[in-house]
Amino acid sequence: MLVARVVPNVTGLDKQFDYLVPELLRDQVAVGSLVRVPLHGRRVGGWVVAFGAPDPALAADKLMPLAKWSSIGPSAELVDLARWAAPRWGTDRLRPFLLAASPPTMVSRLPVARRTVSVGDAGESGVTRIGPLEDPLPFVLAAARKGPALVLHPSPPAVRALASRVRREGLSVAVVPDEWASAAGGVDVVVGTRSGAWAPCAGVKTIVLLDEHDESYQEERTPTWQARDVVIERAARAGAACTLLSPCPTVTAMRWAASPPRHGSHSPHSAQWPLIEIDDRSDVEPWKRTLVGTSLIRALRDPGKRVVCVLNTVGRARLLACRACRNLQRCEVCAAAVRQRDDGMLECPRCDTVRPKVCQVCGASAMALVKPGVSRLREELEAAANRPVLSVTGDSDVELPAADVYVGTEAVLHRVRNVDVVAFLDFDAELLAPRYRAAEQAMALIVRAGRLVGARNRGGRVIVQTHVPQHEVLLAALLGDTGRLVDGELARRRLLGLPPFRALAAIEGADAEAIAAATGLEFAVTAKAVLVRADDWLALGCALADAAGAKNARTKGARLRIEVDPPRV
DNA sequence: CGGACAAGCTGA
DNA sequence: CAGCTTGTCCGG
Repeated sequence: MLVARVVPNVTGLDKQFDYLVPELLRDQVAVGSLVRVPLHGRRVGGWVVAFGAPDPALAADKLMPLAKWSSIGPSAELVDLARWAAPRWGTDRLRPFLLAASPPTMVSRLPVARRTVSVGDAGESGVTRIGPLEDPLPFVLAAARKGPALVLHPSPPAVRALASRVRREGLSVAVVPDEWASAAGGVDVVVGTRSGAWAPCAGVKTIVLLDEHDESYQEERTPTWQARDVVIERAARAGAACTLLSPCPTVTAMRWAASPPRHGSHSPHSAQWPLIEIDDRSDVEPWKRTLVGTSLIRALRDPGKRVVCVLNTVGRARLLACRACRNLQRCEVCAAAVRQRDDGMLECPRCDTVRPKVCQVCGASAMALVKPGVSRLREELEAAANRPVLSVTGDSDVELPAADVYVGTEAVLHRVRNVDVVAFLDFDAELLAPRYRAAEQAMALIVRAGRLVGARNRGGRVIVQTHVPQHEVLLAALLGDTGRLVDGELARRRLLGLPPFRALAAIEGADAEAIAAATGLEFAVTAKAVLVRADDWLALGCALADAAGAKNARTKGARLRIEVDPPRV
């Protein structure tokens, strides 16, 4: 009597159930198979995750047979990887991982392998630092020549482009998830985005992660798994090599790599590094501070140049002072600095209290702008540029009207193309942000901007306005050597007990503090979340899964979000 | 999740 | 007390 343990594909149901495997289905049903099972009077889909004897505590006549075999599913190795990932990211649910590892449509049989390369020795695992403008194709091809390769890139269009370039080189390619079946059948190269970390890749010899630093490798929904960490574990289990490529590898990647990073073909001053111009604003009279510096004005007045200005502040003004008594305008309720809305009223960003534009100290109504937001800045830029300036918001999905000068939050960097100059108006907001990953995130922003403007010999340029021109991130960017950042960052993280040395999670929601306390781990309450810390990810994840899964741990309707390895704290 | 069943509310 | 809503429990 063969019994299959099944994880139902039902959200909110994190239990596994046993079913009899009917004689007729024995040959088809394997670990990973997608099946349909009767459950509580209905039929639901699910995954077979193990075979074995039935739970002895269970009456034998309760067992029902599997209703149907539906599709080939994730391999037993990937089911096992899901078992590793669940506690790693603080859950006991396998469903999110099995979903990522499953074909988008049912697959009843695999196509025959289309391999053109004979399998060689797996290369060495490690980090490769390449130039921001360097083509990663040679690295992909080199990996693929040693046997089947799984290659990930954060952006879907880049994945499609990479697939057709690799195909043009005569290699067989499967783009996942669409070509899941081909990938499982066997090809030279499987290409995908984040979820590709869970894609099949028959006989995988190398896993290549392009742009390792990119934050979209982390799932935003819980469990907040990270493709980098998944492929590192996956490669190790499969005996495959794992190569992380990036112009600015994360501290986590550098710590993982046993040996120092390999380098791409770039040299700091080659065409593969964009031109970075630091505009030191530290001697600008603070009271007259404008966000439009002289380098930027020059670029704006050059009529042929397409310019993108980046400022991470929304609204009209985010810091105002009374012209008469020079007091900073604060919220009368919570004392946070107020900002000005487009209709002129003053609004508190913390508690949403609104009041008219009148100084709460002296009653005057004339205000000086200490720090403008994007919409006020747009007017100032337009005056300086003497041509139309388009304000770009992050959430608009519509096609951008044509313009030569854009201003917006960093989301603007994802929405425009063919740019000559990117200017960060207040880069200190990134450099000095109270987030432990601020330095590497700031570096990644410069890299993204650099890719938009292209090589220095084509006139591309990144202007960085700052009051801390000696900041190590800026020096690294100037010299084209992001490796300078690593040692200091590692030391700092070790000292402060932050990842990758210790494990960190953020819990949000009404029950956050109660759950943090229930873990028995050390925790700290901040304005937005409760931070929980442990010595390693497994200890953290298990404690979180237990605490959140416990009976009456959460109040009925309250939402709860557990973010393991939060990117922005 | 979604069905089953129980407890609570309403109106005649 | 039928007829309905709302809440809690449980699934193999």
